[in-house]
Amino acid sequence: MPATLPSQKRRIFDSPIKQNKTPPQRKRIPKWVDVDDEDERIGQRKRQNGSLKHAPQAHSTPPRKKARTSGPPLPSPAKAGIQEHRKQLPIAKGKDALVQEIRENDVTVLLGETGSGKTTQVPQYLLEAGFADSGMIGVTQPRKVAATELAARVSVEQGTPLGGLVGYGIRFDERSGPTTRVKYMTDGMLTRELLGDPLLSKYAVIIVDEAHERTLRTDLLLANLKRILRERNGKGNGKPQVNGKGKEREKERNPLKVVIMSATLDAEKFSQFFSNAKIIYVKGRQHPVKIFHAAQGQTDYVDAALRTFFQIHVDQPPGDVLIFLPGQEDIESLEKAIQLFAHQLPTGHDEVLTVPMYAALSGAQLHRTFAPTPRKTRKCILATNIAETSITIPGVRYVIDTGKVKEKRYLAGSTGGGFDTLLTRDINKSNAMQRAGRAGREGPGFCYRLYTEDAFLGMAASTEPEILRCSLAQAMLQLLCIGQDIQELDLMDMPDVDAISSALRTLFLLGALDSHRELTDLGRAMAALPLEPTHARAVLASKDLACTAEVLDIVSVLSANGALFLDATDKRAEIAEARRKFVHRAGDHLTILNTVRAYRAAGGADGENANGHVNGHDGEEEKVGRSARKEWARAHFVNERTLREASSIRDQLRLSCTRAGIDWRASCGEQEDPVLLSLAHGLAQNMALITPDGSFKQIMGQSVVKIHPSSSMADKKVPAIIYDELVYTNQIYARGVSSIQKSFFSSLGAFNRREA
DNA sequence: TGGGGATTT
Repeated sequence: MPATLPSQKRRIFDSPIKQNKTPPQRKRIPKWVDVDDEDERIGQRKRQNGSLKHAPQAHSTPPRKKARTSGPPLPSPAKAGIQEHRKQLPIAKGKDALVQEIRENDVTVLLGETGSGKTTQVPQYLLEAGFADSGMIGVTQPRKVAATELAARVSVEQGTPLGGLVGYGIRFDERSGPTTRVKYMTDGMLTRELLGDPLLSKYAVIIVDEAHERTLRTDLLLANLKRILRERNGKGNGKPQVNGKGKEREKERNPLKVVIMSATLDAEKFSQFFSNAKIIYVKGRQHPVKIFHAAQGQTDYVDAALRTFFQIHVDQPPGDVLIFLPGQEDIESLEKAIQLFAHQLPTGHDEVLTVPMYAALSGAQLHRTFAPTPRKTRKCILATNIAETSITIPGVRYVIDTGKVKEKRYLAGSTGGGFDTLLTRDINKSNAMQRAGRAGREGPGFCYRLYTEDAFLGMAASTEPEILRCSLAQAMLQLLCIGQDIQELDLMDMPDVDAISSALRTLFLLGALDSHRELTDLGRAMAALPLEPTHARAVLASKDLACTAEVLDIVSVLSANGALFLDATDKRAEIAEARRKFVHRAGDHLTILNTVRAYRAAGGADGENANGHVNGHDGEEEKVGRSARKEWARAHFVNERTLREASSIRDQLRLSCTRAGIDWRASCGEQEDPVLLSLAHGLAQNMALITPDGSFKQIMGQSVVKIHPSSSMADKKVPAIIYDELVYTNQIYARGVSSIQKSFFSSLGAFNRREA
């Protein structure tokens, strides 16, 4: 690291604000490029092409840039002002036209910018217009927090208690009742409902929000909505059939209204999918964000971000800075560099407070982001994509966008098992706009892109749909249970044949499908568990091996979202010492089991009462137990968030087991083999044997794999291993590894089936 | 020696 201040080195952006007044008319290529908000440009270009139709009153005047400077939606308006506030949202002007369009069409695509108010208002407009008389209005969201927060907000606007007229439903938390007419939920929740009610007959309207994100569940939902429209609304797919029978006939048919809500890109594709459904455009209300592109491409984006940060810090007025980086490693190194240089600044400059932000951090660490910035201090948040959609940070005025993101992508293997790649790649236009928008939440902002405008223009429009990037085994198993074949489903994007055959082979090897691709009883039992097929298979195997208690404890952690073990590079020795007590020599799975048990024991309760809600009330004893567990987790660098989520999953799995006639109390005590053998039934494709050079070679598949350094089995030489997943970064790493006996192989059904 | 982000009767 050079000792010169980064702000004294060559600048990537020359004082953008001052130079803004003199347009870049010089002959030389300007060092910076100034672009107006491309949300607007894209909107206008499309409108000129005539591909977008306006709700007649969506704009009374043509949109002008300056009109955007009006404030964003108030976060929590005073009670008396709620209705006034609703009327001032950009979408309010188009209310009547919008309701009319939805009344006249089965499917409407609503293209609404950030801050338009579409997600809170459209369900209320439809409610107030009587659309919920014949069924509920369901609104889907890709994320749980969005569903709960929106429901809370809208119930306030309706002046009714949450769970009454307006409610929500997410995994582990249902707040809705017989009077609920507007229900916010995760898209996964609604796809789950499809299993029991293939026509979604409870719903009169389904609004699919954030459809542009194209999550796996959104795509499956859209395909099913198209089918449901055919079945519930009759063959005239585009328009409702207005025939002689009138309203009675309508009611009999119980027609469904579908509204697809999307950000500014890709609306055309949704429209085409739904027989050229009408697209309605609604302007957003964001503060303007001035965007600067780098004059030249930057090879070292961490160094470029460092220099740009200090350029802002030294030259620009107060306001927090949000830097988007692809991953933890870059965040840690940039944080160190910023701190190093911040201490060398001449006196008179504000302090710099760096705050890292990525999903693997503990709740307390993430919370630092939301603390108000002290006086005479500039907060610098170093974040992954978590800050792009999931978490909104107040006070941000400047965004530095490296243009990079880490993306997980499943590569299907021809032999059945594939592996994930986790590689840094360029973002797309949708990411770039979302990131820039983070600077304009509270006032006018600035976004510094560490890539050229040409690079921006050359970016893909949006992320590839998840259905093209993930393993299909679980989705296909679920579909088969309702008699649907993914290859016959009318999907917006059809997955690759390799991905489909790879999933079929996995399901066959697990015994979920027979050799005629028919669902087996075992497959049906697997699908009944809210788990990946591999984990579901392990749970079912545990029944015969009488170790369901142990397998549920392990599998619930594996299927929880976050990492179990926290990490801090500077405390490595301390962490290793704290965890030494429960590291198991057989590997990661039994280490997880030890950890879960130690955590539970730390609460003072024995295994069965440690959930915090067993008796339905919080006694003093329970409160003490909770804080003891929290302290234990902190002291052992274990992520309590993950353990709590795992605990909820385990409770849910116990219910599923009871229904399936599996005794979840069955325990094998201190024996290891039954547990590992159960897991091996699920991980039959994920086995490898050691080679003379100490690496491992897959049994099913050709890959040479290395044990991931974060595993307790790293550098251990054992004859055979099972692993949870393979991830390719620099090499193919096996993660979640346990040592097993070779004698296990002969007892696994998968090995008898694999020749088929 | 290294971990983008969601989600499920």
